[in-house]
Amino acid sequence: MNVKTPPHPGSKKDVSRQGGCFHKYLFSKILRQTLSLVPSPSYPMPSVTVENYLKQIYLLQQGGELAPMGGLAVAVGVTPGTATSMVKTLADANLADYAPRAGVRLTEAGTRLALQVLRRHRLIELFLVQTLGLDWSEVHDEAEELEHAISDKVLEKIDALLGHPDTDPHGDPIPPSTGKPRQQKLTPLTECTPDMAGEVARVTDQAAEFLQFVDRQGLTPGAQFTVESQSPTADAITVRPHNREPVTLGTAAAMKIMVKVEE
Amino acid sequence: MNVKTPPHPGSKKDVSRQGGCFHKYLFSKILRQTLSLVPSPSYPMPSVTVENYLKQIYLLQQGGELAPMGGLAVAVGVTPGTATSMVKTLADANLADYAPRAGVRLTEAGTRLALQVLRRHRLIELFLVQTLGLDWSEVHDEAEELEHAISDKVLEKIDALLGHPDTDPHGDPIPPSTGKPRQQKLTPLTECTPDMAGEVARVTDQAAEFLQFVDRQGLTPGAQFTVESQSPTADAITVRPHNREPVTLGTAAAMKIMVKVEE
DNA sequence: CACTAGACTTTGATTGGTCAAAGTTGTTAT
DNA sequence: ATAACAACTTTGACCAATCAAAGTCTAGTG
Ligand SMILES: [Mn+2]
Ligand SMILES: [Mn+2]
Ligand SMILES: [Mn+2]
Ligand SMILES: [Mn+2]
Repeated sequence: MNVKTPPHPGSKKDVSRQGGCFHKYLFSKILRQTLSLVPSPSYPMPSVTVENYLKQIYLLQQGGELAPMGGLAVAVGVTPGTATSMVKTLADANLADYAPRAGVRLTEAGTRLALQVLRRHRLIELFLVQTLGLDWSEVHDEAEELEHAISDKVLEKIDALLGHPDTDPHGDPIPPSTGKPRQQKLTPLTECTPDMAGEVARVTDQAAEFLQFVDRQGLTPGAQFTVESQSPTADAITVRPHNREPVTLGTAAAMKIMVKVEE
Repeated sequence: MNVKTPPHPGSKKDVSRQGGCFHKYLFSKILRQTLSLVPSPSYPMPSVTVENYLKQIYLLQQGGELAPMGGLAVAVGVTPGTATSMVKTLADANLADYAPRAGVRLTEAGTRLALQVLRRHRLIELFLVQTLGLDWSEVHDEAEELEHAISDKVLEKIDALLGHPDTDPHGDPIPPSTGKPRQQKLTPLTECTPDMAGEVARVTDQAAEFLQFVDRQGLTPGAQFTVESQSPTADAITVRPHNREPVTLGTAAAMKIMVKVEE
């Protein structure tokens, strides 16, 4: 089954056009089918662009908040005007609720699609590390493309091959194919105090350089450590991974490392 | 490195436009860099569309012939007008030579790109069969998408994992990463005569139904067989795969099966 | 040699996605 | 309250890719 580009119906001059920069009416119509109450027989696949916006909105709205338009524009790499225009389209398609000058939030249908993209992204990342032996610092960019190209069939084969994992190489949870994603309760390393022991659970920065640094210092997810010292005034925290040299991190860096604290 | 959409320079009214439907002048300019004599530092990636056209032209022009525009339009799934327009763009970009009303042929640069796409396609097909366990009848469509999403790095990992194979699941040769593709000298099954023995080498039809049939009858690449009878008049040939029931094929079907004849 | 049918090209329009630049607003700080 | 500013939206344009329909060639056929 190929990606079916929506047919080109309304040829010649066509119907109502309100003023300004108003395109996309057909697109909206098609997406609207996606969430029709009757389970539609053939889903029209959302475009790569739509998938990217949905995923970024999902990631920005963590915790019921509205995702800010500015942040969204930066996240998808477009100008603010482009983001506004696209978000309106998503709202027309009932994939998002848009509050002008306040922000955007996904609807139920939008969330469902976003989670599918996220699942693909994270399973692919793990696959690239586990099966093909890429470094965890390179897989994010690869997955950014592949997440739009892989079919459900291939995805489920990968999932099975990996043994139905539930976290990706960075410790991010892999959403299940249906249902709500698990919610881990993790602590940022910044909130740890001296003598606390814990385990690195998640690294929330995909920048290759940072990931390589974290790996070199032995702080990849799963690594056990003890906090040696911590000082908000010095803006730094020193931790000692088991059987490793101690590492001192500034607050900005430590905030990107989420840990599971021993109780 | 993300797919860099070419920047949007010449804003506002801009330079020369000859009459008619003349877009794509910028696009051409960018692609032209690809084959500049100076090795350009950052290749602008050809779009998915360009990759698909190049691949299909390559496959249609087998043997120095000009690929016919009509066949190309069918192959890429667009109307003839669209194919004409795109081929002109490719010619502007020096990826193809276009002879109006005669056909199109790839240039050196176009051939290089086409072979890269074909290499990705076929390695991916084999990977999907070998590593993920998909059926050989489903991998073509999957690869049609993935061939545009996979980086050189991932491709070389796959190549290594598969042991640098030289044919895909259908027996099609996998072009090497540099240099000319191997040329097999194969015989269509239609040209075999009774009592000849041989080995299936290649099945040149990607239709799932045909591939499933071939598999059921035991005529997948590598299968040894003997010709039982052949009659151009009856338009049919009967072959017996080793340790299998004999199969009778019409000429149209037998032509799609290429074999290596025992000398 | 003139005709014609099919293959191809041209023309004009559409859509999704984008940007630059100008216009609008809501929120802070005086 | 008001001014300033950053964040956001609007406007008008562009480009790649496409189609439908109308126009043009060309290779036969008679
Ligand atoms: Mn992406
Ligand atoms: Mn990740
Ligand atoms: Mn393709
Ligand atoms: Mn193949």
